[in-house]
Amino acid sequence: MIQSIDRAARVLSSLQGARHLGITELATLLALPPSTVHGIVKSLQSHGLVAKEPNGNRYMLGPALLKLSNVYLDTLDVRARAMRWTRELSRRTGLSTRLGAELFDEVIIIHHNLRPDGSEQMPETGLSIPAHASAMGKVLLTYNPDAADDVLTRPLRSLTGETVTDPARLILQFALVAERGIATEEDEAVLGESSVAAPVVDRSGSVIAAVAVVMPSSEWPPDDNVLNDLRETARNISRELGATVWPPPVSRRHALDD
Amino acid sequence: MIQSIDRAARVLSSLQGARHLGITELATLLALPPSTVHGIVKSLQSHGLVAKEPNGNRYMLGPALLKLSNVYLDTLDVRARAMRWTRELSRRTGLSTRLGAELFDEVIIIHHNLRPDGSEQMPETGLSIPAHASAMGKVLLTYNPDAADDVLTRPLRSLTGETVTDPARLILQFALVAERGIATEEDEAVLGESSVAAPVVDRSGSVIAAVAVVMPSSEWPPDDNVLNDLRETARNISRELGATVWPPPVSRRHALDD
DNA sequence: GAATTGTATTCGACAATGTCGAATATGGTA
DNA sequence: TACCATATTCGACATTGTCGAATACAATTC
Repeated sequence: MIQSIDRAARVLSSLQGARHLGITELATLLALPPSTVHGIVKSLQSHGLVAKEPNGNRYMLGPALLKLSNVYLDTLDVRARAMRWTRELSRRTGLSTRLGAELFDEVIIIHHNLRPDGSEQMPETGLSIPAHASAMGKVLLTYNPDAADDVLTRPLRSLTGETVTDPARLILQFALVAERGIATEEDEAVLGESSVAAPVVDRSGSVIAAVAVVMPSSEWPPDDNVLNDLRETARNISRELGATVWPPPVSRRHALDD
Repeated sequence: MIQSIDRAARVLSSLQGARHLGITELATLLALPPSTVHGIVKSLQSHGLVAKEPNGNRYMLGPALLKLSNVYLDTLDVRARAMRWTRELSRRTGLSTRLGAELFDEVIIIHHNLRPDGSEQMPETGLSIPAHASAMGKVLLTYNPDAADDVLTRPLRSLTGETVTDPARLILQFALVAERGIATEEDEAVLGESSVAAPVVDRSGSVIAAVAVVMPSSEWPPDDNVLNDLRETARNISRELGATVWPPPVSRRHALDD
């Protein structure tokens, strides 16, 4: 791990708060001398990864990130393949759908289809949700025991009263997911919102993403048509990626076995 | 400039091509030894800024970029303020509108309103366009002579037969922009698409963004209502940001004066 | 299935490079 | 105007990143 790159990445992370930060603030946050931070920030700035506030001397994330992120999305194979299927899924179920990928202990939404009823809705692409509080996250963790270990060793943050924060309970849920190929979440990330998710598998048989259907908790539980449509969608995307089996087998040992 | 951070940023840039790259390819591209590149890439990977292809050993941009970029957009003051005005501008003119910021020799679209006619359109947020081929770019360069110098010293790439690639002609256009507070572009970036742009000014009087109206070239030139609506929009956003004068005066000397 | 090639990856010595503290500049506030 | 807080510059030092060689790995060919 290269020290200065690691520090640079930490600077970017620190800049994710709503508030913009000055050199001194960053320095105390990272426990580094201001001159060191200054050098890092200027290097990032010269590539547009960080920008100085128009007036004032605070720093914020830079526009180059938007460009890179756009390329990221455009060249993501899963996403390109999944889009037409999730659109169809949204249409059939009348619900909003998401495609998500793992980002450490979170799931990041890499594609979002609005509910087709034309109501006012926020685009959710780019949002990230703690893995343990999301149906997609539960899917991804179930099929990636390494990631699961990582998440379960740290304390689990509660987002709503319903968030499952007990590792043991989560592990039980993983077992269910492995069995049914489907994960659920009821009000665990956002009150009034629940979701069901299924794994997306690639040629090599690894789970590389998850598809989800999101519904108002008032309509919970989803009826069997929705579950079947979701399953079909996940299977279709996976097939298009070259997967041969669906749902996939769970790779091996789980956190409990240690 | 910190060497390793500079190199890391270059790695990210190189990964912007549609094709994913292996360590060796990156190494030859950057003229560095493979082991060096490997260290950099692994450091970036450990922060999710770069990701290994699911199977295979090529690298691509990572999901952390999407998260950072999302924060970038959400915390951009201009964007938040401009959105409601550009939506209104789209509605009044029946055209698609853009908000753009400078990114070195390009303009990056930080907000996009679709044409309200409900036709099939691509969201453009995140796209970047060479500054010299875009109306927004001409606005930004006109009011940032430093950036203009930078762009004009390098050869200008032609995107369509109509792209202005002669620095002298561009400088003439900048003078016109400075006079009228409005820049135009006819088929210069995309054939069949033309646009008009105006500057967005902040409290300190600097031009920090540009608003544009995009129309099919068949409807060119825009009538006076469109121009007035655009000007009003730019003025309103600027006012909301604390600007006192609009259009702003051009700061000082221009490339020609050297 | 064995061999070969083109990869990625690990390792350790060297010195180039980033780091840090002190000195200086800047800008805002009393 | 003087003061304070913050950003920024500078240079000596030793930590740290760099590089080439050695190794491991994987795919492809015969």
